Amino acid sequence: MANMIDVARLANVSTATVSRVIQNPETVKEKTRTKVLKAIDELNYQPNILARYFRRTETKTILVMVPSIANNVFPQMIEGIDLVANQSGYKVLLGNTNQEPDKAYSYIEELKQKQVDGMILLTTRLDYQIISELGDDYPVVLTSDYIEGLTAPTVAIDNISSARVAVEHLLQLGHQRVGIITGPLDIPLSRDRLKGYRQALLERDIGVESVLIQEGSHSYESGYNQMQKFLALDKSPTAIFAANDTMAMGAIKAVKAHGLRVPEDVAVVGFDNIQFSAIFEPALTTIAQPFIEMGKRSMELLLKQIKGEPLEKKQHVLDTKLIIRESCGSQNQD
Amino acid sequence: MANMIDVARLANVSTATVSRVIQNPETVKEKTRTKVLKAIDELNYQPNILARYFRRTETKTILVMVPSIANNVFPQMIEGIDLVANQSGYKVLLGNTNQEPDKAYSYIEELKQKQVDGMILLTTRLDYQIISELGDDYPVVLTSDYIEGLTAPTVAIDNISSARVAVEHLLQLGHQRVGIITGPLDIPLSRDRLKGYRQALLERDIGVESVLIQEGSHSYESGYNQMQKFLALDKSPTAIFAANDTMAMGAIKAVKAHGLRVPEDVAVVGFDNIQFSAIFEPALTTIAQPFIEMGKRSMELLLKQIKGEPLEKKQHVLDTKLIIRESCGSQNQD
DNA sequence: TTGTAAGCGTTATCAA
DNA sequence: TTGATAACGCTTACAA
Repeated sequence: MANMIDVARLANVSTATVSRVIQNPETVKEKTRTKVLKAIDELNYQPNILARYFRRTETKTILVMVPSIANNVFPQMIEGIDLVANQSGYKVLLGNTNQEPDKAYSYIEELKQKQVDGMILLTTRLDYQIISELGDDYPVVLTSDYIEGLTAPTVAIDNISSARVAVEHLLQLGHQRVGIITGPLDIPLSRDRLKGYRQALLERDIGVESVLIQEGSHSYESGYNQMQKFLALDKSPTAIFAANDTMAMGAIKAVKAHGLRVPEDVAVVGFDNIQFSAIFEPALTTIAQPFIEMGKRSMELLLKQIKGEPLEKKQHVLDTKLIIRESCGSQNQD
Repeated sequence: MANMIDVARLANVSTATVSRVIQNPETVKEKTRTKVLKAIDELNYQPNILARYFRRTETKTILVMVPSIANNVFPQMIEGIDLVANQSGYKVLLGNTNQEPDKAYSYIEELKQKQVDGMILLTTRLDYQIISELGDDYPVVLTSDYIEGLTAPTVAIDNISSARVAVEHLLQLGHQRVGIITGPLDIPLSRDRLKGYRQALLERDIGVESVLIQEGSHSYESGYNQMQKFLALDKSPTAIFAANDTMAMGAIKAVKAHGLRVPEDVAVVGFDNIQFSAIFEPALTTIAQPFIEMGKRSMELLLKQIKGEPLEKKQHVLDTKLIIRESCGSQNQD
């Protein structure tokens, strides 16, 4: 494989000029430029990217840290990230943690060692202190968790108000006894959705009963199991807010298994609007997250950091939308 | 950041020795080794990976080319790939093509320029000639498409016999009029599944009627639409083989929309066993693909190529399994 | 067992 | 506008 020296020799110029033709063609005289380009063409020369990366200490690569790739929501965000990354000449490295903190730390090392130019964290159980410090020294964006007081840039939805909207929808339909199946309460996102639930009830002077709050794990099975607990209650809830669609589906299955109907006997509202929620029967009424947009925005923010541009805004909150389908019934809301 | 020279100076050795301590600790005397390690520790030294990659012309990175990341099956394969890659110290770069051939070619360039050590193609519409030639010069694995006569290593399932098993299942249940909704027929995988369908019918001396063959696009909507065509037939089929689960769900939806029941009026068997197929109602009877295993095997094959080890076998065919659930009814098969 | 020193191919500074 | 040349930090013959 020909290198820059070969090209320089053939074109009768210095390597500096060849380099210029490649990087800043406008800084070299037309005549020499064509001469060099001809030599490049003739030798079928391609710059050694590894040498360039080494010399420039940049890799044009960013890392996306994700708890699990085989999950409905992350691939969509990654799609958005990938879109913007590609447009800007960046490559996307996959950082699957499988929930193992050690893995997360090893990816952080890659960032510190400049193996990647920046990092996007799609949700995390890392210590916020660590993320904040990391964000002080390196380009980092935290997506999907909004964390009070975090100095690193974040892209998220307003989980509290989105959850409130979901529960208000149930209340508006006349439900008085509304249960919630939360996500794992050690992540802030789950606590926020629970907060929104509380707010919606309190706004209507409905007491919050602890028997109506069950913690799930975001899995289908946990939705099923927690719903069974609700159904075993003397006064079981007539409506359920499940903190994600997968649990909502599990809950609905449990309702059906109990010989009841959704939405007639129990209304269920979900969260996420995963692709399957429209196919499921009854089609899920749910809160739609703009996954692709979140991915795009995150990458845009990261790029600004990499380029050293100032961020006018650090915390980005994107809009969610209540999608009314079948699982809560309806009364022609607009 | 301290570099190797700093360490060498502090430990009073040459950089060569420092390098040895890092690469082949056993080749340096215990006493010097500890001396060097102490200096490394003291300076908090970390090797410059970029310099190493450049020097060694390897990146410890492989690229996974995928038509779309936001799809049910690819993330699972990627998970398998990632698993093995990580164990071996390799990183996984995402190569989303979005079906654009130009993108595919740009990823191929990355491979040729040694920006990655190898590449796994998860399905492809590239010319087989190109893949074969690529495979001659670089570490490449083609996953999920089995292509007759291809010289590059492949990991796939036997689409023909798997499809045959699916259709045989329907025939065994007594169906005589079986329709198929195929995938896009410009990809070999779809043609193979159609072949399997044909074989199953012919084996039982059932004629293949062209009205019973409809081409879908692997999407839910196409499943729905093609099923509607079947239902409009004078003699509509009593059983359907859908070439993937998503289309099977669309088909079932169409059957229901037509006022008929699944499996009582129309039986439907799918293909893939995506996560959602167990949740869907009726739960899908389908052919399970070992996605994670395919990913793992692909990465193992790629690693062998990268290390220059000979491949005892080039074409790997993994087992599929008929999963009997509800969408075809059943009679207690074992 | 360790040291010397020559690369690897590019970029960037400085001078012409 | 171009050229000479010194880095960048590591690996690896080869020599000692």
